[in-house]
Amino acid sequence: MAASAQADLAQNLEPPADGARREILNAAANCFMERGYSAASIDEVARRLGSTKGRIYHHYASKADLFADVFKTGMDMNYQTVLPVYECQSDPAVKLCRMAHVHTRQMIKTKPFQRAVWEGVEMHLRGSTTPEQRETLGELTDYRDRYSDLFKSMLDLCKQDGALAFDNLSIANQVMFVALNSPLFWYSPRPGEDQTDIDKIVGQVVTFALRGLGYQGDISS
Amino acid sequence: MAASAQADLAQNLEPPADGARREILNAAANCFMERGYSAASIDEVARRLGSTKGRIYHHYASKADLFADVFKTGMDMNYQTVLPVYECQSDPAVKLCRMAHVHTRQMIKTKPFQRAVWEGVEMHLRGSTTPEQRETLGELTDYRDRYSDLFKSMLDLCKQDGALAFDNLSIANQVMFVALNSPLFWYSPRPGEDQTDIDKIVGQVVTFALRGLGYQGDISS
DNA sequence: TTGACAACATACCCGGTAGTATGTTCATCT
DNA sequence: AGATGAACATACTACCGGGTATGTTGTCAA
Repeated sequence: MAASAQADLAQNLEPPADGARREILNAAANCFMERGYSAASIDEVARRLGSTKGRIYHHYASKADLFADVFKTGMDMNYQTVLPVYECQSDPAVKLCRMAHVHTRQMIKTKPFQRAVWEGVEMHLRGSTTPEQRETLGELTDYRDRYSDLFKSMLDLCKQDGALAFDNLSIANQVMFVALNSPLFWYSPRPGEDQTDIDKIVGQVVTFALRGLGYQGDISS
Repeated sequence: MAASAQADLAQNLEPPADGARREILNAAANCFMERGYSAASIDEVARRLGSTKGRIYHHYASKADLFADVFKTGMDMNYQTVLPVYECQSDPAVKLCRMAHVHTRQMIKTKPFQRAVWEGVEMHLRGSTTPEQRETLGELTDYRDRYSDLFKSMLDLCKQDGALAFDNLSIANQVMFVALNSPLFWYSPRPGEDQTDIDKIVGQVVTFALRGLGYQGDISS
């Protein structure tokens, strides 16, 4: 039920990005990743598309709106990947393990969007925006906080049944997320890299995170 | 010897910040933390000091130079804290544990400067600056990379004697650092907080990181 | 055929910010 | 006392980038 509520919020804004917007979104996500929100310019996004500002401002009211759509798109992809795992019933530790795997793989595969999510959360924490943008960012960070709660609730369950051992739940969740998200900061695709290589990286990251939480069992996909 | 080489590089630029610069540095570090490099303005730093641009541009040639000094100051503080632990001879695992503790505590205590270090590394990775700034940033990231190597070499030793268990050394080091640095992103000082509270947080973070690396022993200060 | 509208491109405005050029004050040295 | 320069403040310029106003082109419905 928590899950369906989140799924609702995921859809109740603009229509899902059609073909035209999707192309803009990709370009914007890459620009935001490469320069950061404030350093990235709309003209640069346009150049990447081989077009001009006009195209972007025809679809988005402002730079902040464009960024918000990148953010939301990134989170939508996360929910779509993790929710199925979250909803299937099995041992909490196994579920957490799988969630961590698909989440981390998602960080690598959709890195530009996830970087925007990261920066968006930071922007909201700093709180340096106009009131209206602040509200939009607030909704989006709520959206991301509830995503985080999916993991947090699993951590709690696992701690209760003794599969995990940590002190403070919130801190554990925070540190775990930073660890799982860490490829955002040091991973960049190698030339001849295939799915197997990525899965090995994901495996190491997830192993680190789950061990960090006090997990003793073995860590499979 | 690696250590002394690093200490050298730490001193061979401008004279260490005197009183006047130190005040500017603190203000700048806080501004960069709250807004990020490109969104922070020199005028804002000046307002925080209760003065004007003139003061800042009298001591620094450019915004990039000011940022570089914040970066370097942050790293200097790190070396000063961690090097003594690194140089004392004791069991690698114990040494790593202590290094992790003092490092993480440093992240919390000098957060504004460490955020600048973090953003500086990211700016260098993105590579979006002028050639000369790029060189300056390059030296600084080298400085920070050698700091990272202090830990990396310890990880390697610990793995050899079986105290730690992980697959890829570089990845392990990266994920460990992100975990240890994670307070930069979720910690903010509580009103009535004292040293003991901070140490508890540090303890949890370090425990997570060392367990993540496969450490089985107990983790003391 | 034509009117209307979507999907852009072009040209422009304007606020903010990095950087500069020029005062002004005060201390120190001779 | 007068000169000199450090340590700022003030006033200004130049430019970049977000946003807008207006043109242009193709498509589709009536």
